[in-house]
Amino acid sequence: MSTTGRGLHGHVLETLGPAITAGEYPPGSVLRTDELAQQFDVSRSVMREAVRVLESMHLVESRRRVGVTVRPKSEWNVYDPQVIRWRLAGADRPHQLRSLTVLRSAVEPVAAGLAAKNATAEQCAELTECALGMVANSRGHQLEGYLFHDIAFHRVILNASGNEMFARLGDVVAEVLAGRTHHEVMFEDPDPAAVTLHVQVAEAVRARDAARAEHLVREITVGALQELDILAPGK
Amino acid sequence: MSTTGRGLHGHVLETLGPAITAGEYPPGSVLRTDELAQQFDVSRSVMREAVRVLESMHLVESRRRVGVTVRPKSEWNVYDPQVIRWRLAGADRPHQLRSLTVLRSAVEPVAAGLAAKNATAEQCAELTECALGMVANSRGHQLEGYLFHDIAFHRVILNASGNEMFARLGDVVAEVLAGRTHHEVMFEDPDPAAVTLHVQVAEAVRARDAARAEHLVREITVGALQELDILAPGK
DNA sequence: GTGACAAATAAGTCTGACTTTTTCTTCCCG
DNA sequence: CGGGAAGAAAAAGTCAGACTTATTTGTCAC
Repeated sequence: MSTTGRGLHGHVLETLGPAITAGEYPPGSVLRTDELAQQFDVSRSVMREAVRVLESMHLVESRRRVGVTVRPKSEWNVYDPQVIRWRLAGADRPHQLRSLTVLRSAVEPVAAGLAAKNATAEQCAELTECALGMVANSRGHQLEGYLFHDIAFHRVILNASGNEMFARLGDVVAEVLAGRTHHEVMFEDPDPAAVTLHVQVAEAVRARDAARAEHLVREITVGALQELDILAPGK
Repeated sequence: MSTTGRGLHGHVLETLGPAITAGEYPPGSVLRTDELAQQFDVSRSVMREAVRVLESMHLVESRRRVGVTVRPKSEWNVYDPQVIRWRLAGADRPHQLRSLTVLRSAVEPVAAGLAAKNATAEQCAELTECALGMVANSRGHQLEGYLFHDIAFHRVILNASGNEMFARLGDVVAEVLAGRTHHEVMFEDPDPAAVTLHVQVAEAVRARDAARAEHLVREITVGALQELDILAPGK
């Protein structure tokens, strides 16, 4: 699942990244490369590479005679999959989950509309297959099977949209859906209405009915947003 | 405007990044660190740092005994502002511009709806100010003045949405809008209908009318999409 | 107080030697 | 003739140390 772990510099990132995104170093904090290198027991070259990566994510800024200063959250590259993973793994998880769900609610309906126009026959078939898989696993606490097909379904929609930016959100959506099943409370079987909606989306895409596909997915994402409000009301 | 240029490794990135995103090295191409270091006349340490950054953008993958292999476009971190800049600066510009405009058409309406709910009094004022600035610069070929207020307007909307992911798209939107004025053909004064829409959006947000704000911005983005189809018709 | 000059500091750079992993080659045995 | 194991080769990965350079801070004279 994790992509970085390779190499010493990857190990450093796997520790420093989460620490920074978790807010352990408040914005403006100053770190020194040599000091960090000692703490992590690696050479300065390795630490420098790690710092360069953090810098490319806009998590920190390296300036001469000053050191490595932590940037405010508002400047982070919050679309970097690595940053998203780190934040989802830390204390910021609920907030990040909400942000991503809102993003989903904006992107997925439009993606579905485009998918209805651009999906290949093969993608239509995959979509139907996923929807059927969801139906088959929708009762009797087969949450894992349901999740698997749910993720695949949304991935196909995003890919079929034909927009590369949408397609790259597949992992994000997967993370959000998986989080809902694994971390959040999920005793019950999935909402039957949601299952029906997915089946109807597959139909709409197959029928090239863009407006209907968009509307249906909008209903799905509205449901996801409401779910969040139930779990963590307020604001 | 450019963020990277600092340091030797930044200079290398400024050359290698655009080259890769422009497709000069086809996916699967193998580069060797030492060779690159020689070509750019920098030490291996510097080149390694550059490669690490490219790796964190998923543009390349570094493997032992193999070298630095270029990854397929489908794996790039296409939301990385740096990658976006590089692609906008290269041959991929039209395609990238289209992707981003589609993304805008998904995100901005939803952001406007949220802004109507969450905008502070100050943000409402800024919004009105921007809209007025657009009106004032909408006639007589004052394209730069118009662009300035247009960018500010959309930035305020995205920030006022209260969603960090939306807020971080401010630079992207700015880039798209600026591109339309500077690179694409733009002899005429801006479409009066678009100007009116912006004013109405400011009103809707001030009136806390989320549905109306969302609808109005959707009209704006639809206009932007149509503009693209006029300039580069087909698919 | 202001401006210039000097010192301190931490990042930036380079080099060369060494290690480790992975792949290719070769060669022997079945 | 095929397959697998041992060895060689190649390139990234790691480390240590010396040196450079930009930036800040502090001081002193005016």
